[in-house]
Amino acid sequence: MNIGDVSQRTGLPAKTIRYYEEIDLVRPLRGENGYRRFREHDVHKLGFLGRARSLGFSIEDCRGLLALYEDDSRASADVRRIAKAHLERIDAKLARLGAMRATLAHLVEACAGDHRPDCPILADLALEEDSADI
Amino acid sequence: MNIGDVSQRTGLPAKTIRYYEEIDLVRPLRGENGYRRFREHDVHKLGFLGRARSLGFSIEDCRGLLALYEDDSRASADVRRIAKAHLERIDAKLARLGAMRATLAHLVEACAGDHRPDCPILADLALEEDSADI
DNA sequence: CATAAAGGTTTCCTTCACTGGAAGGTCAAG
DNA sequence: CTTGACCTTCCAGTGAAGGAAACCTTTATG
Repeated sequence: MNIGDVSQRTGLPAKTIRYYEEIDLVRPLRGENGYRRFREHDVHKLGFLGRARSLGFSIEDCRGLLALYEDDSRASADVRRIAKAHLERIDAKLARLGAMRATLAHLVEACAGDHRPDCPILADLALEEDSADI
Repeated sequence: MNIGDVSQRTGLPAKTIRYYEEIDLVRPLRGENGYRRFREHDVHKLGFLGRARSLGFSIEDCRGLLALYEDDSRASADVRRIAKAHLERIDAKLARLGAMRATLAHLVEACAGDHRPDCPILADLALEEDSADI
């Protein structure tokens, strides 16, 4: 299978697939013409990668998950540990993003949004400690 | 004021301040020794930048907000537009992240996390369309 | 007065996970 | 033969800095 077909089947851009080969996540064969030749195995691995990436796992996480996936004697605890650590990162990110959202929503609401220059959003960003407390 | 003092007062790393100078967000003077010399004005601006960045505004958003901040004849509607667009980006990110979290939490819960190799997390990532639907 | 530490300067390289483009080889159809 | 789709490699760039190297200036100490 050529890279175009694999791209279509996995939904990953060809560029990304070449990149994944470059960093040794996948090792397609090569045809006589120099084209990459992918086996089912490779396509399957790329699908796995795409799904793990779409869950936000880093490339290095993915490398670990793939290794575990291909290790029949793995302990599910190892996989769970990676996933839980990732879950905690997601939760931390959600908390930060939620706090941002709250502050920003509050400011946007407080801003008249008309032709006048008075703007609580800018006032807040310009805050000096002597004019503090919201 | 030297960069170290500014760094301490704003909480921004010196590296970041140099970077902000490089991309023309701030223009400190230079002393005879070549050191950057920051005025109160610059410190104020850097504080503004730090607060805007901590709300997740992109550098380019910050550039726009700074320009509006320094424009006495601005319309608050312009600021509000930038902030609302950012709020929408945050909401989109929150939605994506929340979906990720839900999927991942579900998988982590389903995984025994013991010495055995069976792992629903890997099983899900390895999904082929014929074994689909969770 | 000499020296050492602390803090400043520059430039270049690295990160993360791609993405885009240029220049060129290969293949199937008309 | 030509066109166009597909493939190849290589180079550069993204955002927002972080790190290291090599050097200069100021300040504190013996």
